[in-house]
Amino acid sequence: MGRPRKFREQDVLAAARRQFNETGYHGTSVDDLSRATGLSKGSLYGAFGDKEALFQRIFEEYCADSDQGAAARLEGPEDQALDRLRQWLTAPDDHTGRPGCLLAKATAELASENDAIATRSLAAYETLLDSCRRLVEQAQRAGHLDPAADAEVLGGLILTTHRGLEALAKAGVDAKTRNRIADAAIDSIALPVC
Amino acid sequence: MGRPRKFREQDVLAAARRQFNETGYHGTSVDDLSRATGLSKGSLYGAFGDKEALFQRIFEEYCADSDQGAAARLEGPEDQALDRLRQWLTAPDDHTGRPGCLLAKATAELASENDAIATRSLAAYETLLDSCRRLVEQAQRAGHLDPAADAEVLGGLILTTHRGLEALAKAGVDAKTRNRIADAAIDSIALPVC
DNA sequence: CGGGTTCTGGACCGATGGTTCAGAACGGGT
DNA sequence: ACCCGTTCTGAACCATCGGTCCAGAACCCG
Repeated sequence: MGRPRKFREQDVLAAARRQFNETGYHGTSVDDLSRATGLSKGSLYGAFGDKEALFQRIFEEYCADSDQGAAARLEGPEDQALDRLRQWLTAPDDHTGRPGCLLAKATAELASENDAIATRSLAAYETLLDSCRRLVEQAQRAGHLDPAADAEVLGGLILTTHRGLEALAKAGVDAKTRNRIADAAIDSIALPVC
Repeated sequence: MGRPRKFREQDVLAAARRQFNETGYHGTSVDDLSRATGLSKGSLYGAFGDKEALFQRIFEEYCADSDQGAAARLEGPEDQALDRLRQWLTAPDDHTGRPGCLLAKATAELASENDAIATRSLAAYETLLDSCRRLVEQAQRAGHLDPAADAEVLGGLILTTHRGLEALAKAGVDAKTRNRIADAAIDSIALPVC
């Protein structure tokens, strides 16, 4: 009954996510979203509510992807744990759930004015940090890490390194340089220097 | 001759910098700036041109502060080089030239839409990275660092750690936790584990 | 084929954005 | 004392913002 939708919600959300990720929340007008998604403003409002609700939904899915992505890396052979994490953190940015882009951007831009975003963002980071910590523990058990090292701190290092790389990417630093930094940084954790 | 200014340019720039740093570029209206600086909108335009010109000027000074701040840490006893860097990177945020806040924020928010900002931001990061590298070299000479370590990568680690901490601060992570992470991260660089 | 439902795109609204400008305020020079 | 140049101020301006609404086309089901 009734006229069926001409668009897939998933596609629209993906397009809107891309737009938000590129131009930020304040930098993206509803007209931009309309252009990016191919939907008229009326349809957007009918399907998702207002701009903030749309962003909240996208952000929530983004965080969920981050949570799940980190958890997924915990499964599998323990001695390859850090390799999996490394691959995830340095993968090309295809906007399919890798943490850092929208998460970092939204946090910086909106945390001071939107409590819901700030809370969710902090939770996502804690989950990510926790996964990093457990991955490092796995690596320790597999003998790939100095047992004396503080796992949480190392997890934080991976996380913050990744976030810095994200920012460097935005600043125009080329992928080769970023990968070299990432490789060396993570290797220095997985394989103690001395 | 002519009516004298009722404000000091320096004070206005500092207030505007604080405002931009807090609410971002798009998130800050000219009314906000007027309120924060105490100047009427007309005076702001008369003194600094439009909003973008004002931001560009503030950003340029911010980057210059960053450049100079990093360079300043290169002077002094070599065996305290990393201590000086650490103190600078972890100092409380008083908006007096410490890099990371406006630099990171502006890069994330504007790099994709403003070439001038992107270019200047990248240059500031390169300078900062270079200073970090030279600081690490100093520490190496003073015997405080594993000679086999890659200086640039370690500098990048410090930088990216700092930027991550900045983001964590915005996300609401308390200062004690951040300092603990920073201390351990930088100690792990300055003092090889084994 | 017709009735009920949903989608669609454009018109519309009040609010707010950045920007401009005419005139008042003021100090120094003559 | 008077003018001149500069600065300050606040109102006015117009484009655009986010948000709402509606008339009609599109579609499914009976």
